[in-house]
Amino acid sequence: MLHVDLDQFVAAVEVLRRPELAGRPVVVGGRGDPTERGVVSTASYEARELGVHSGLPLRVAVRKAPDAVFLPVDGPAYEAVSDEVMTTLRGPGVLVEVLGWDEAFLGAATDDPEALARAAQDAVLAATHLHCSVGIGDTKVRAKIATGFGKPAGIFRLTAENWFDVMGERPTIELWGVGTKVSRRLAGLGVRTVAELAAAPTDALVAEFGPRMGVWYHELGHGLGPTTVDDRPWVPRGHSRETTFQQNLTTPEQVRDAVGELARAVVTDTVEDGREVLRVALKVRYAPFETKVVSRKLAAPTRDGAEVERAALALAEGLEEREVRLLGVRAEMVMPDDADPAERTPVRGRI
DNA sequence: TCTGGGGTCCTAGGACCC
DNA sequence: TCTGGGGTCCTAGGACCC
Repeated sequence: MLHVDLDQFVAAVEVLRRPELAGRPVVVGGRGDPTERGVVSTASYEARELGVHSGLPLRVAVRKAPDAVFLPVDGPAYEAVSDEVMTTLRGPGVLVEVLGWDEAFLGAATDDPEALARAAQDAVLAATHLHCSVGIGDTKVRAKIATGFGKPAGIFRLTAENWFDVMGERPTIELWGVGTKVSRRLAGLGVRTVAELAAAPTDALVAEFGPRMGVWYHELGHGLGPTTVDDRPWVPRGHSRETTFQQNLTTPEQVRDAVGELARAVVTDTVEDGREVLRVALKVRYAPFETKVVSRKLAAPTRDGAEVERAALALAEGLEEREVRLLGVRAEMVMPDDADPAERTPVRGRI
């Protein structure tokens, strides 16, 4: 099992189409204007050396890197390059499970995974001029974490054999799926390192995190998890659009107009998928930064955009009369029968 | 310093039914 | 009069990832 991750993907794509930017600090985020509300999507390695990283507010980034080139996020461009990369990775005997623009799992039967990894790197470089790092593992978790040790442009192998040597003394937050909150709650249980997590009794984890997450964290401590690559096309659960306004909205009319526009944009996506909408959610971030989500199931699934828009506007009627920093609309879709993995396996003797 | 946008999945509580 | 236990559906909230 291989995990392939393009190096500084978004920034690398921008440099590809503007070669004069090579070697300069490049920061991609928002609309490319560091005086606006927005955060960094990707920083080039040169910008990272100045302390700029993804998630950093653009206004802070420009202070750290005043001479950096700031560029707007151009999703369609990255998607096109990403498609090329994924097509390149797919080959005879190699399954590809796409994880995002710049990541994929590869599944293959081979005696020499390093050779396969090198072949993948060479093929991607030849086709797109992009560098990638590759993790090799016996589970998805291990392959994914291995990639980090391969960066940039390298290869690393992480399996049951070296898992505890490499990861045992590292903090739990370095695990894929453990963030700040969970690592802090784990610390509250006296669990700080991966080895400690692996040694923690499952019932304590289940008591703290619930039946699924508790068991999963325990397995994560051992580097265990799914071991199969699913190359079937992803079936989206929903689509959403959200906007942080450069100036807070102050009137109900402004809110209604914005919600209508977001709802219509979301429907473009669900219609393009040819799917029915079953639930509509409205997200609001009141000033200064308090976020709420309300949602309503529709009386019946619909493909009618006007109905989705009406549902979103009805949810907006319930908002508080406060200044609004962000609005978002999300449509959740009816899943096709064959999309649910449980439906594919006749667990209960389905005919 | 002031906090994006697009996603997924899990948990928990209340309502309701048997 | 007081009180089971199980199951499902709906909604809100939280955490994480890229």
